[in-house]
Amino acid sequence: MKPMGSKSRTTRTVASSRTRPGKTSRPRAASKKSEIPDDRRQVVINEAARLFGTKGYEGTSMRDIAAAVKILPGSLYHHFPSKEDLFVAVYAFAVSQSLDAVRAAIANRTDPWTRLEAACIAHTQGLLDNNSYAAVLISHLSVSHLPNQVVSLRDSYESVFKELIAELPLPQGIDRRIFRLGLLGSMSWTITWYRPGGETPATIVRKLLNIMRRE
Amino acid sequence: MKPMGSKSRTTRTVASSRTRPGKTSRPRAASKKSEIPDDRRQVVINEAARLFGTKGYEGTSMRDIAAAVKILPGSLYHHFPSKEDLFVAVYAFAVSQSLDAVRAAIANRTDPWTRLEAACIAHTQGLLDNNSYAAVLISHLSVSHLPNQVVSLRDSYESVFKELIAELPLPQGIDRRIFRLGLLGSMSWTITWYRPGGETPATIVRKLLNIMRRE
DNA sequence: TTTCGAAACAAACGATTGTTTGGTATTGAC
DNA sequence: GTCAATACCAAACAATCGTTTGTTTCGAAA
Repeated sequence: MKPMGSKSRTTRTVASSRTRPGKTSRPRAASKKSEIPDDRRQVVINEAARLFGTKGYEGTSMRDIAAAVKILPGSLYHHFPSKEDLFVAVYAFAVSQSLDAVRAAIANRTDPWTRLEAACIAHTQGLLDNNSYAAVLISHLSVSHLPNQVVSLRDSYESVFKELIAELPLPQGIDRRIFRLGLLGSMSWTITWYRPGGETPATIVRKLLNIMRRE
Repeated sequence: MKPMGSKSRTTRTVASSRTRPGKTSRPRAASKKSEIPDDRRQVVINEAARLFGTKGYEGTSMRDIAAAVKILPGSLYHHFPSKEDLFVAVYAFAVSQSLDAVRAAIANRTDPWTRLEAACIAHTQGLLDNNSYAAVLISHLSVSHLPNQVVSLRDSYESVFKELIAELPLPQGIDRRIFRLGLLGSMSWTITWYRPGGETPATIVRKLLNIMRRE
């Protein structure tokens, strides 16, 4: 119903923990794995990312998220002033994580096609990995009702691919913008047909790039 | 919330106008344009298609659809037993319309690449045309919670592209399945970045195919 | 030991969701 | 003129939505 792009911004009552001074208050030992799911706020973002990515924004209720974090629905508003703000936080986190993964993948590589392939594999693996943050990056099909904040975050992420494609030795007559958008679309769309048993994300990406590659 | 794939199917009370004997009852002159928006049921499908395609399934309420058709919400249940059934009807209509458009586009053409280009242009024009049925075809990103009926409809539509791509003289080492899925993904994704002022759908598709074309 | 603030619970708010029920015009067929 | 069917209105249903309010818990700083 509510398109989320609406510039509502009513008083925003409690404002909540917008200032994060460092590591004060309840330290919360890192849970099971090696990573740092410190901080309850980050736990909320992780679970919300999984749910938004799986069921979409409208299809995910605040109660779903609260249940996943094992707190009551109202308690979410201690961390985020609204569902839309929570989504923006989730999206920003997903962008930063994906950026890190892509940048790590292309480091130490020099060949333009190799760099692009590494970046695409990292990108697609993030998209197709379940319990991953990255699926929210493509959870909205219609940009029109998206917060501006999210649109610029997406643009900053895609600019990495813009640079990688600019380095490619492509023949004349190839539109690099369409090349980028087509490639990103192909990868995003894998989420609709990918099945864990079959081809790996890396194999899929290599075959896709093999189709678009020119020498 | 409700993933729509749930096999609920409770008694389905009134069953409603499932039998359509032909053209009995209230003839309803074709409204303004030349086409045939005869039949109130079809008007509901048209408006629902536009709304589902624009705001998604979860983002569109039965009240939205009813308001667009200018009837009360409850009256929709005279035509369709549930929101999900309405969506299936909309999807089926979109598939049949798109199939017609694509088949008409490739008729009279023999060159494999020309046939594929014509089909892709027709497909993408349907997707990007506002007030069009076709956007619902890609309104769901997660196949997992989709009615089986819809999945098989989609498969039947995509099989046309399967045949067109099978005719292409592609070099060895090109995976035709990935070729198809990548191409369809590129085209579907245009809906996220297409802007009416810029390049036409036909231009976009030609540039896309120029990238993937081999001789 | 007291104080304080972050984090949560408990319970509800009004609005909106898909849907149901029962009544009412209008129509073409008999 | 009667009849049945179609298409709709009017009004409500329980469930769920995002959100608010007031209170409680509890660790850390003072």
